[in-house]
Amino acid sequence: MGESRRYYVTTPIYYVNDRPHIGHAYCTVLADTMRRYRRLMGDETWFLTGTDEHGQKVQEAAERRGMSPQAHCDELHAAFRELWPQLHVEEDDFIRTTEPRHTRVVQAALQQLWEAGDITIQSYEGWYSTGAERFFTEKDLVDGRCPDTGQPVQWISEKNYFFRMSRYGERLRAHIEANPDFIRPPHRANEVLAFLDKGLDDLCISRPKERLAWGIELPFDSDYVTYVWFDALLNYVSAIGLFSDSERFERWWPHAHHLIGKDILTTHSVYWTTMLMALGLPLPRSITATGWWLQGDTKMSKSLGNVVSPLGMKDVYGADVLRFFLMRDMVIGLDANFSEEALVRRNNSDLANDLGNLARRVAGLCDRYFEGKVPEPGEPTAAEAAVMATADDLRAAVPQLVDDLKLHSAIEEIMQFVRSLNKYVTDTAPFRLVKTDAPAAGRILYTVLEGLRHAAWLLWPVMPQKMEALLVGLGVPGKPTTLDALRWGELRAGTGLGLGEALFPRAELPVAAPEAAPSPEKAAEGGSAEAEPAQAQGPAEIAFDQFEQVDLRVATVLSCQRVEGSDRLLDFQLDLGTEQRRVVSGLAQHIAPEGLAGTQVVLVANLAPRKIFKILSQGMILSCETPESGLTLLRPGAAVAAGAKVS
RNA sequence: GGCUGCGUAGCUCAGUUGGUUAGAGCGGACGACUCAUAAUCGUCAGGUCGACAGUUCAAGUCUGUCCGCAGCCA
Repeated sequence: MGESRRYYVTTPIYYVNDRPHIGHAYCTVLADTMRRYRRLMGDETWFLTGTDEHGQKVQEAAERRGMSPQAHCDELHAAFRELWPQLHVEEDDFIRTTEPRHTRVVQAALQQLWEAGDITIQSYEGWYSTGAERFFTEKDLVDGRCPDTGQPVQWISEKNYFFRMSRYGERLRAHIEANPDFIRPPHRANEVLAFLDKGLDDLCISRPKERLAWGIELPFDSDYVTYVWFDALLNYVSAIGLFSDSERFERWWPHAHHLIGKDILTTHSVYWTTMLMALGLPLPRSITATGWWLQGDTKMSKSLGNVVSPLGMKDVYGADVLRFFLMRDMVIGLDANFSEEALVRRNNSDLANDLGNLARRVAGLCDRYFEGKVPEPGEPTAAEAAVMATADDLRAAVPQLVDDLKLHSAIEEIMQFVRSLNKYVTDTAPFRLVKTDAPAAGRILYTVLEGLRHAAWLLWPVMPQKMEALLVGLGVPGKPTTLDALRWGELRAGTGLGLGEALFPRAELPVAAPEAAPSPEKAAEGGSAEAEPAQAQGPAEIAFDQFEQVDLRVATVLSCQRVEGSDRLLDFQLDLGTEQRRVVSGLAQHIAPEGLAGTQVVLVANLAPRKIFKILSQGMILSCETPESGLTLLRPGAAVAAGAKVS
């Protein structure tokens, strides 16, 4: 594994009809991070992602919008393409399955298989569900309807083209058994083997145009288009020049690594691999199935309505912080829990306290005692030698952990090193030593600065922008190159430092609003339930000047409507006298939007704005709990001027 | 229903081929320091290693049964 000098990494191509979510973002960030680590390890790398644009759902969605499928795709695929730069992802190529460079390859591949006898015609009949886009047998049906969608089904008898996948089952089994690293993690390989145990069927790879027109036409039968999966999987080879640029293809294909979600394991490890066998192409080096980000009980403010989507965290805490969290808190292959709380904790402990603060710590000393410049390294003592040895070990350990897909461990090792630097500063106390032995203090500060430079290189794949900023602060701007080029002692004495600003500010969780109205059952048992002491005591006492910091205003509702896609949120347009505000509030389950226009509410006017369902909410509307009807809005007793201060 | 995997400190997890007092990070408590982003450094967690029954001189670590969870398949 480690010897490979090239690394071609792919994400799945994402279905244009989907909205980008944290799962897409995770896989793509993972690919970006892996390729950056490979680059550091000296490999030549290529990174492909893209969008999957054919199929029934796209066709239907386009019809609903009264657009051509192509125009629909042109518009929607941008949601993905434009997201990646925001996450500091730098793909080398972005392929769309509607591009000619792809459709040509699909047709050529089909033609080749057709001529080789790997595609046959079979007639097929069964109950077809348009919604589920597939056939069912009689016993699958529930009350004569589609078991997936509940919609009516039709009996269809049709001729279709089938890929003779069954021919390749045993070869695939042999390959998986001979290459334990092929499908990862290992238990996924076992699942595929279990799938193969049942014997492979042939795979239907066509759809009659009368049923589905939006696809790639079969080269040998213009009445049919290609089944989307067969089409989509070929993106991995069409994008690197199969049938058109053999040099480029040969350059990358033998080094291919697919990253996928566990939900599409079979498609990749069975359909795709047997397709490749039939085409006479080598199999990819590895297929890695990642887990899912689970969203458990979000403890977010109920009055805000569980709002910020995981992906939205990039806007609140920054893309690199989100990347760090995603890479550090998920073990590749396992599921993980996503919570804003965990992200903030990770940011504060690892990034702000340990890493960011360390930079600030030494920068302050350098500013004060060494004119803001890198001090002289001096002659290392045993303490410095120990730090250097740790750095050496780390430089060796990280590539191994990356090779084993243990990114979370690699990151943890680097953080251990950062913590050891903090300990080194505490133990050697340069801030005290400087008064009696300035050169010794300089030696210590130099060592920490070098340590920070090493950490910046090693964490760069995870947080490219932040680590480049750290390098700028250390006076050595530029992107890290390879670990071979990372040598202790390259920081030159006298170089000006620029570590003035906090690299990773501490973050605070948004303050949770008071519990929403208790549910009827809860209210009923309220008498017998034991009150928790903390709740009984209520929030801590605050001073008058703290209260004065809250800017409460009366606002007149100009309009109010439900937020599309949310059952909790209302979207208010408010008049504050001097300005208008848009505020999103989680009241929809208690208060109807109709009839609110013209009434007055009380607004926390200086609450930090926050994006909720992509809407920038500028403030919070006050409401109070009532046992009988849930939440009710807080209003002035009589009409007052919009914008009136509440005190 | 069948197969597979998992169930270890409040949380997230490590725990090699069974072997002395079961570990780490975070959170929490206490102490130290004062250069720093109320940060850092040190000490502290007495957890029936899901339950029960076995194998063994010795079991989170092997076997069986059961409970719970997840995944794959039907």
